Amino acid sequence: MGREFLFSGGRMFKNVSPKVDVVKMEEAILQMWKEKDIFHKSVKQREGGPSYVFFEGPPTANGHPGVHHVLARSFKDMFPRYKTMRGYHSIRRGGWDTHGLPVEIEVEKKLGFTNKQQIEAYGIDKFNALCRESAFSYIQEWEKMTDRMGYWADMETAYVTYKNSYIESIWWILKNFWDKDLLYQGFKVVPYCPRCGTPLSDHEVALGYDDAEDPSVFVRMRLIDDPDTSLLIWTTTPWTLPSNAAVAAHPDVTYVVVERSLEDGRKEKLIMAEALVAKVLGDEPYTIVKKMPGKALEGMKYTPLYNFIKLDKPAHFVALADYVSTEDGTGLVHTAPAYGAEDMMLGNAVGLPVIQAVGPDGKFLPEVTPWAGVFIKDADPSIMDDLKKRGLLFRRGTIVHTYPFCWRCKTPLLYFARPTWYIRTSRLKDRLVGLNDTINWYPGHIKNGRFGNWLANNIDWALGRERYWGTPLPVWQCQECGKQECIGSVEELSKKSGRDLKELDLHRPHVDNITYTCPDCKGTMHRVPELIDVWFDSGSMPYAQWHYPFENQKEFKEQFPADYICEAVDQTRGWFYSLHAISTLLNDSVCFKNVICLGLILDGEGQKMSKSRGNVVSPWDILDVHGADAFRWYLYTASPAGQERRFSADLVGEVIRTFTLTLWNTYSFFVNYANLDGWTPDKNAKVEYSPLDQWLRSALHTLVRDVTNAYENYDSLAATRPIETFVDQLSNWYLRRSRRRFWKTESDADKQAAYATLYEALVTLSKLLAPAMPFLAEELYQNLVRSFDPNAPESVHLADWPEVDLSVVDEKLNREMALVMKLASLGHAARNKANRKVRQPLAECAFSTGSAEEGRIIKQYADILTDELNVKKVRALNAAGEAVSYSLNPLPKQLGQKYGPKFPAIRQAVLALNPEEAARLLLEGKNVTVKAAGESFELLPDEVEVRANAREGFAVANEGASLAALVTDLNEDLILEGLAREVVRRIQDLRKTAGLEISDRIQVLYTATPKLAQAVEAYKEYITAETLTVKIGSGTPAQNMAVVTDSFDGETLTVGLAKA
RNA sequence: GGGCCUUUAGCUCAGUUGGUUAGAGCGUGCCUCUGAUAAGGGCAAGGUCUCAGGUUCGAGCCCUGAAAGGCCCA
Repeated sequence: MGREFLFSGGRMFKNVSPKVDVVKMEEAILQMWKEKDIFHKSVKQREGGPSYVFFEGPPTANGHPGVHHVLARSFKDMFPRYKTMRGYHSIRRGGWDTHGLPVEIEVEKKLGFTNKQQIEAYGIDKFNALCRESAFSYIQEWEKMTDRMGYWADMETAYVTYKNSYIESIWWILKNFWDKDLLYQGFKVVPYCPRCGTPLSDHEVALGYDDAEDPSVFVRMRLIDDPDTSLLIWTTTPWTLPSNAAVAAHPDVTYVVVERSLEDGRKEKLIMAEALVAKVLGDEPYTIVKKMPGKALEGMKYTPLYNFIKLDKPAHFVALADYVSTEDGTGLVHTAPAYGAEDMMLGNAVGLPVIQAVGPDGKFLPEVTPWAGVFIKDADPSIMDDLKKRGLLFRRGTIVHTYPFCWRCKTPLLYFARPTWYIRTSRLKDRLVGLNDTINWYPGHIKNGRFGNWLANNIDWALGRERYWGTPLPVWQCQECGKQECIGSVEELSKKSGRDLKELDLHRPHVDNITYTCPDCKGTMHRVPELIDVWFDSGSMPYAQWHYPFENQKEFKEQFPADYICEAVDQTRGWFYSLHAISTLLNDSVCFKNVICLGLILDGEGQKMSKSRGNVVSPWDILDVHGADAFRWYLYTASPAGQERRFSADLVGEVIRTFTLTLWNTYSFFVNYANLDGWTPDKNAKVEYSPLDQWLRSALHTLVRDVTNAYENYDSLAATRPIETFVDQLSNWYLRRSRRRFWKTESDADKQAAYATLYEALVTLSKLLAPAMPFLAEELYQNLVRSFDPNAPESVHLADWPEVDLSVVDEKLNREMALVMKLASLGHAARNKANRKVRQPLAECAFSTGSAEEGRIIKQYADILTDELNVKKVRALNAAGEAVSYSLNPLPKQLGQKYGPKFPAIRQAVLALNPEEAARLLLEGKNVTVKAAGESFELLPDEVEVRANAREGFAVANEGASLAALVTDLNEDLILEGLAREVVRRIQDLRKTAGLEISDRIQVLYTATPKLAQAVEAYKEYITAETLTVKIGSGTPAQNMAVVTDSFDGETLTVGLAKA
């Protein structure tokens, strides 16, 4: 062997070190993309192609980006990149969410404000100016992260929700709803944050549930007609008791009057649900004096606990309600219509007064003299004390339950009756559900599960927000007659007001200053005070990002609806809903056709990562160490997209070790040898592929087929994991088995085929990897393709997706090679058991595979197996043989499906056969017949597996039906050859440690024990060829030589070498 | 309280239309290969597939119920 290195005078690949600094490599690629403007080229190049529409769910840049943002952006990125390579035109406009309470809160914090009055005193104008700045306070970090991770979105044209054009489009949408009577003002009990001074939307409330310890009090409501008898009610909000208007009972529940003793010995009677008596009274003695259905309680009057507020309607009696439960409490429910949604419903039904004892600031009104100005929660103990003093408190305690808190400021929410604005989504509930049926959800269960259920139970969208920094609700109302008008454009407002408002900032307080004369009564029209829910902002982006319909009508039509959107599952009721609701109400259309709903990233403890918990991992901890590709790859391959995942930085590092480096080293190997050989890609070369090449190409095109299908199905796992498997096989089987083909001297057809095959695999891989690992893909492509073909697209991201060549996909070949790999693995296992290192040649290895085909396969792949296992010969285990006995394994899959309940009997019958005889028939491809349960069954060879068991004298390893049996006897020749290989190994090692180039020629001097010397002599040609030795001699190594002494197999070798 | 999801080795996760001996990677211990490799190969230890019923010739997988965890909604 040995080789001549041919150096072509022509072009070469850039040499590649087997070591790679991925971070440095990625940064160089980023630079290249920027210089050549590759992203924009990739979009522009596909103009005229079918469009692939992606919508960006806008983040707010007023906080640091976290790993969960990298997760979302990784998945947002991969499909548009793929589609672009498939020829689609995919502009991806970025976007920024800029309005809303989170921004206001940050500014308030900065200013040290704690309530709305301070903001108004400071000036809404100045406050909003600070909000505008704050919304982008981390914009640079966001842009840096976006850029660094390789998320391609058009940030220069990114939409910004605070721009006038954006707001005007929202106004137009709202006017459209207004005209359809879908926008209305109503009164409703809403979750309300007394600190922020605003109602919260349902999705906001959802963000703030937490365990809370609250009072748990049982209170007596004395009956007017019988003061010794009390209705016993239960509440966790004593502060609502001054607003009590009624007690609710379930009409069909059985109630009882219970007599019990008081501490002072007097008796009292309490009314409560029968089912709860034991729970409430526990062990204490009591007598049930009367039973009645809830209906019988209706209208009973009781003495109000408090009389602070004047009543405009009759109150303080028992009313009937179906929602009353006997789960907890007493079965009699304290009802305060102002502070509970159900209470309000009941109040409307039976005409109760809405008793408001508390102001919007969460403090008691002046009328409530004992607690005037006290925050409600702070008043709880004092209220309980007061009730106790008056003998009305039956029991007090505490309860831990989940209660909603303001998601930003952690203040406990009140349920509070307030006027507010709604979108009448419930009217189109059926359309919301129907259109959702046509959306592809990934994972699928969201569609009819979380999202579908939410739509099916749709309630009107509470739109109004009594805040400052947001899109103003464009409704003007006459101060005199109450007439309301909705304004749908700046032009319309200009006309009404008689002023040119083109330059008007559409935020508060400026829009608030625009008034005009009421068309009906000549009073003055003022804008109502509310802003709108920020979710409406982001849900309007399909229209507002284009300033539709005022501009860009064509662009809008081309870019609606989206083919693809992606956010985490917490957006189900957020952005996913707001997009869907708006487009349903506005256009009767879906807004997105495919949606990936990502699982949340959890921390190591399985807790959600959130800023408030302080367990957010900074993306820079990963990006700076392992780079973007590994980060992305980990996110794609770790678990299905929709599944929540525990995040660990270590696992990202593993990607580098097991995937990136494996591929990189294969690439580096290829480049270095191709350069030494002067091999260059030649599309027109006729290639004679070896069976190993054919297998690799079959596996490669199988991979192209599968990965393509996966991308078409939005299956990120299936688009990436098979690439890992392929790269592993490429490196650890194809390349390992082909090394000699690259190393050998002759530049024959076989070597050409090896280069062509490996080259095809690497180039194809670079394209398959491009959407997922955009940097590494680019690096490979630039060197492998661009170095030689100046006409090729200048980036892999401008290239076309690889076309699968089904003609080279050979499933049979794939299966056969899988078997060969398994046999090789078993051969290694057998060697291991026999303690025969691979360097020691052995005479023979025999295999059994349990099928009739085995002989052919072993023969066909004999060269691979002999070489891999370092044996002189391989063969199939002989059925008649000295070496084996057989057992039979009736295959349940085949036989069970075919014979159903008869299978156990057949199985028994097969096991009762003479195994040697049956095995012989089956291995010859013949049927065997068994009798079971009085019937005769003809069993086919592939219905019964034949398992070989080796007898004495072999080193054996087996798995399932496959078996490798190794002849371990050594003769003198084998021993000498083994020793020679040890010598080669020592010299190669020494070459490496001495820092020689692969192609350097050397001279060698050695001393060895006699047997070793004999081996060196016998295998001199082999040794010198392997090690590129031009001169070898026996003797003590010279001064200038690198030297090593080593002992093995009872022999000792000292060898020295120097460059020849 | 309701909805959705999850539960498989110490950790992170696979597990095809149900098929009888449940896998991978990481980690641990031992052995081994190598002029591409930060790697590779082999062996070993490590499992009541959360639990209880049911359907079936056969259940990690299907059905019912329960438990724990997560998310969403009340």
